[in-house]
Amino acid sequence: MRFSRAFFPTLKEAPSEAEVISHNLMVRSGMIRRVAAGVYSLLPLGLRVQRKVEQICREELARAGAQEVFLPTLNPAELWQRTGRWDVYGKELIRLQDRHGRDFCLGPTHEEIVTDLVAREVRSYRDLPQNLYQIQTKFRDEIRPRFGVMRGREFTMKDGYSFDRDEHAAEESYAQMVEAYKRIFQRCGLSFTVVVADSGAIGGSFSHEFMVMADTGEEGINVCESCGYSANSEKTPVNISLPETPGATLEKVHTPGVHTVDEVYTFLKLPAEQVTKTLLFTADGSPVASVIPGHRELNEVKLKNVLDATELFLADAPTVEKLSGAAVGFAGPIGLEGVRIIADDCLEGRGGLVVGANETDHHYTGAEEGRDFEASAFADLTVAEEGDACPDCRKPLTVRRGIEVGHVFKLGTKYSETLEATYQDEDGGTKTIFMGCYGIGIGRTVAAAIEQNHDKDGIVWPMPIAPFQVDIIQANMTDAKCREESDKLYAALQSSAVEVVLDDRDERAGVKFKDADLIGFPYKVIIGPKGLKEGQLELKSRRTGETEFIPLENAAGIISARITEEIETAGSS
RNA sequence: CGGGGCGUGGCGCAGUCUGGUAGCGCACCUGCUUUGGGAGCAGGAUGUCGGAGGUUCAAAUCCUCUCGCCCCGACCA
Repeated sequence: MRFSRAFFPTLKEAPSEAEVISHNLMVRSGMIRRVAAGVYSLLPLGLRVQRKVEQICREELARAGAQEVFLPTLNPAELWQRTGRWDVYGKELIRLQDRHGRDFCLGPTHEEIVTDLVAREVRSYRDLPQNLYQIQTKFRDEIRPRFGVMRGREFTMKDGYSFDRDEHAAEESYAQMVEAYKRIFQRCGLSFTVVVADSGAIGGSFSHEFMVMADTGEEGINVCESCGYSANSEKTPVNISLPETPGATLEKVHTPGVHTVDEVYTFLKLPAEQVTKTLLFTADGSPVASVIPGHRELNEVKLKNVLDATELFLADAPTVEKLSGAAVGFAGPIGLEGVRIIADDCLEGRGGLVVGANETDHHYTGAEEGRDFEASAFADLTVAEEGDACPDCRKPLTVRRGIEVGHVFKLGTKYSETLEATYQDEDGGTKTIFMGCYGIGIGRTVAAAIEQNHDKDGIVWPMPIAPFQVDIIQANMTDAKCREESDKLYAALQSSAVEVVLDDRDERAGVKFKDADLIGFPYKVIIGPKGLKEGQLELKSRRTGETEFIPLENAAGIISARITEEIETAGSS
């Protein structure tokens, strides 16, 4: 590509929309442009990088035996109604109607479509296993799109699905996909961690997330430095040990205008651990109260799992007032009628607690579980925090931030049952197919790669996903020899299949250097009068900043050998 | 959906409070000079001031409505 003819609209100034570095650099380097909130156009440079990530996925998935398909974006409502997700998915699902008024949605994921497809075609155990994937545009009407392509409403995803005879075989497929994913992210030049995750709305019995460590990540990860345990903070089991409190008597105290836990313990001059908070929810239509220690955060995912609820909403103010008979801020478990109470494990039989009194401006002190109120169930309900004990080795956990770039789920028979994906086994009996599903956010992987590979001047692409491998900089546009040698090298590199840009713009060298660094070409070749006098050109590495002088003869051979070697190293390390 | 903020040339912004000639930097075009880390000089082009309605002799500026975008939150009782 000749830079003078290329559509590489770089920007000197940071666009006001960009909040995180990857977003900023993707816009500045001319990879993307915003069309609407969470909706982006990919420009040539952005598309080239995305295609490389896609290609790496294709190669590794092929190696793992998966086959590529292409499923429709436009999904009929009927399939989604059969699995119940037409209702469960909520506002995130973009719905529309055709001219006849039939309901459709734009696929946010494709379990329904692919399971239905397999259900129709697979008859016998001889047809299994199957592993199908696609790379396709997904639509999720995110509550708050942000950070450029990191959380968009329309985005490219690699989603794959495995179909096996039984649980054991499904676990083998799962393990194979985990290995494929590791290779994919490694080849993309990412430093990542695999963590235990919650399976969320997609459902299933267990799952792992592939997290790229970055401070701008939206996910909290618990890591144990000593035994290597790592999990999404939503998933990490927590065992809170509360200090012993001697038996106290129940006493109602006047706490005017004291709503929050912080206000309560400050007002009462008691340790935060003694204060509890009671949060009221609506779970699948019935009221539920969760009671946890005040200094902790409720983990809504855990609560939802304990309740086995499909829909869990925090009660709004009018509901809280109706249930507790008090203003918001004074709900408590004592005398709460008609509400299921779920308390954190650590509160079982515990005394000396401060709880809301279900009366505006009042709390109880000295409350005791089992004596003054009774929880209908106990569970681990809180979010793991820095310093909590590792569930495996009991050493303190560290909290880190990560970007979720991949997620694998063991689905079991959740979709195959409702969509009747069955097969006839050797013994002649009808059995349900065991499924797994596997996703990679392609655009998010690109953004994550930038988060991990940049400096003050711009992007520093890992060789395997760089949009181009080499940028030839003609350092002096008036020098005929310089132009001639640049053209020669450009042609030579092209015939060696090197992805090369020739910066032949009528600009000063400084402008070309700045753009090259911003876009992040792994190598710059500088051809100027200085080196040419010696019969040399300069090869400068973006990553190390080191410059080598190489002879003009066979420069293309040297450069292309270098690039090949770097790509192979990334694939095998 | 709640709170906050912003919509002015391609990009980044000033001007709005206190109504009266639309302005700056970068980018862009022309010419000359310059040519190894975002050049200099000279000249030039580019605006329905997000949209609609209203107030006024007069609206980017005041009022009403509306659309879009960004940030925080959307659970911490």
